[in-house]
Amino acid sequence: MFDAAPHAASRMDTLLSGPALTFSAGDEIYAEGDRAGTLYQVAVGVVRVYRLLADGRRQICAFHMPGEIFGFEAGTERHFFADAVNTVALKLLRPGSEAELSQELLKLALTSLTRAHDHLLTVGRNDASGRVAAFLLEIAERQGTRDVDSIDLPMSRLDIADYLGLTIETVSRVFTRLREQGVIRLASTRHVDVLHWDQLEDMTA
Amino acid sequence: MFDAAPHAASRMDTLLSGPALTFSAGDEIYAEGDRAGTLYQVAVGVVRVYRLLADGRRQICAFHMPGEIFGFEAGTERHFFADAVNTVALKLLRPGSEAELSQELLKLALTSLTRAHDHLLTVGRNDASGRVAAFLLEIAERQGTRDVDSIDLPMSRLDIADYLGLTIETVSRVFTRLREQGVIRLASTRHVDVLHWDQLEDMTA
DNA sequence: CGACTACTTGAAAAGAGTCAATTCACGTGG
DNA sequence: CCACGTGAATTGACTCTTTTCAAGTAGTCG
Repeated sequence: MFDAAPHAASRMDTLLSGPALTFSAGDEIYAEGDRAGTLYQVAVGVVRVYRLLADGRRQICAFHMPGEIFGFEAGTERHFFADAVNTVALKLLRPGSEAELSQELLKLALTSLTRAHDHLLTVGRNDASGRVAAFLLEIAERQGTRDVDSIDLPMSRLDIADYLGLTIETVSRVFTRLREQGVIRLASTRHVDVLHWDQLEDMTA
Repeated sequence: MFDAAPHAASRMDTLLSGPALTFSAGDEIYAEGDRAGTLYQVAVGVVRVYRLLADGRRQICAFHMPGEIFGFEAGTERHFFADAVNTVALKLLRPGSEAELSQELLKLALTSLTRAHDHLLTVGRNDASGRVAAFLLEIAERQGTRDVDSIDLPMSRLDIADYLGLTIETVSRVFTRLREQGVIRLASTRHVDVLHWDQLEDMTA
């Protein structure tokens, strides 16, 4: 159950794992300004990490799925908000002796860095269709359900929009268009069947 | 000369610094697929790190200025290209004993991660004007020239466009508009005088 | 069944991209 | 020192995409 998805974070066997915490959908895990330091590993559910802008807009930096570790900060203070997309269980990871673990942590931080760069590419060099396509491929890969051709989306259209730098309406329209083109089927709003993976790939940068 | 800009990377006094390498504008520093592992510190000039897409488009992930360290990779292989924007001198940093340094490296990696997230915010939640404004503020801050009100841009309009996820024409038009609005003055194409920092800030997310 | 929220759809407006034509800046050679 | 050529940058006209604003529909939970 804890096994990481294909390119998810490594296992962190050297970290002492603390107690498990549970959250309901929408619960705050941490907020901007909080004292940083703690790392979390997702046991169940999905976490979103985001920034809030003065005018209320939101940029979701990452979704974290089971097995993945999040909570890195450059300084002593949080610069992001994190909350539960759905019902979430987390394991607390508290670094024991700094030195011996930093090597493990470095690997994890670099994984996060790679993700961030991939995300930047998605947002910077794709039109709306390309971004949604990239998003579906990313989620599918991380759910390890590429073989099953069915993806479930734990997050709302608004979450997807805020992740991709689009509006909710545009995301909705792209889903509709993909359905009309026969690329996907929408079993329900939160459940996508992919009929043509290759066409999704062709849409991404 | 080596002193880092305000929020630039830390000094890395514990890393062994190797010989200095020099590059002319446009020279490749490393390419996608190269063996990773080496880190570099910029002594002179500016480096761009980017990805190339199948159709030839380019997403610049970062510009690195004097004092900054770059070259982190999650795996053993490079996923990016790096080349010299102008005349560049680099110091090679070769980690000696893995364990004792990873703590230093972790800090640097987290700095890169923060930068990547800032960049994502810029690209994901700003219109063209906002992106260019954010870009100018970022460069000014990293050049430490905020007090002088003058910025020089070592990179071309195309570089800026590829960094911000825009076209060269749009970048050019934004510069023109900022000039017409009296926010900046263009001493030359590569030299910007900022007349109203506050107005630049108001344009960013 | 009703109320609330999430999602979808439509029409109009704004923004950015594309294509094409100048203009500008700079280095080279006459 | 000037003329020319080259690549970079700007500008213009037009198209296409996305956003915005406004309804409308579908689910869901009481």
